[in-house]
Amino acid sequence: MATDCGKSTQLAFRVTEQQLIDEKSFATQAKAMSHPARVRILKILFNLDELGGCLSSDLVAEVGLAQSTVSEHIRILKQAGFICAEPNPPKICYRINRQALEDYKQQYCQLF
Amino acid sequence: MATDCGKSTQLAFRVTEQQLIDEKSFATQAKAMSHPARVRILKILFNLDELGGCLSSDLVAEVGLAQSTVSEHIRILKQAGFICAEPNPPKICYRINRQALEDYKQQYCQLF
DNA sequence: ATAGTTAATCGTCGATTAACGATAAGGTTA
DNA sequence: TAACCTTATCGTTAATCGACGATTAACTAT
Repeated sequence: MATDCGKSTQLAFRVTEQQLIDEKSFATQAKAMSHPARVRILKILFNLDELGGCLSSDLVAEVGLAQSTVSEHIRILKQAGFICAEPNPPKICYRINRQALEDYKQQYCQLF
Repeated sequence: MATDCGKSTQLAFRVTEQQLIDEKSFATQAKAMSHPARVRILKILFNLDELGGCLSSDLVAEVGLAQSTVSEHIRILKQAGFICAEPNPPKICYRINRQALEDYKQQYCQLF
């Protein structure tokens, strides 16, 4: 059935400015996770969390894309806050940010 | 610290074919939610679930984009399984698919 | 100081996305 | 049948994305 379809009052559509901000924020986070290579990277770093993360070169070997491409994916994930970089010159150790993963879930649960 | 960084064994990177499929599937779902207008649409339909969904024209009015643009966003959400269309000629009633929303959360929890 | 290693940045390219107006398709109702 | 309403599709345009190789930058170690 869907007999009432279209009878929805304007009231049902009312939305606060904060709500729109939250939705946009969520969309941005979702976008960071919207590529298989990035999900792969997140998963690897998630698994390696206790082992202290890993290097970009390890990720490059694993995902099978060019170094520059992986670097770009890393940049996107970093910007979204899902991973962080610990300088360990001349290397850089990438690690998962479990809190950000948790926050994403919270955002989702709050929306739906 | 990050002293162990780089010492990760190959073992830690081992991944099954199914795992890759799941990650790709999750990325695809995330992509469907990676646009503010689409999140907005999902939220509206989520709120209207008990009221029996709403029409495309209602969504057009709400998100403030052209009818054809909203139609495309609807198509993407439909394809991802997050919403469904109930023909109610000549209108079409769009509704949220709560199960798909739940499944997405499960996918996420399974990954991280 | 020089050579080597690691990661970021640059420039380019093709593909995809997002947006729009215009048009077509499907189905009611007069 | 004809006019109408609702939604999908088409065609176009500008912008963004994803990938790559080449180069640069930062730092170590010889």
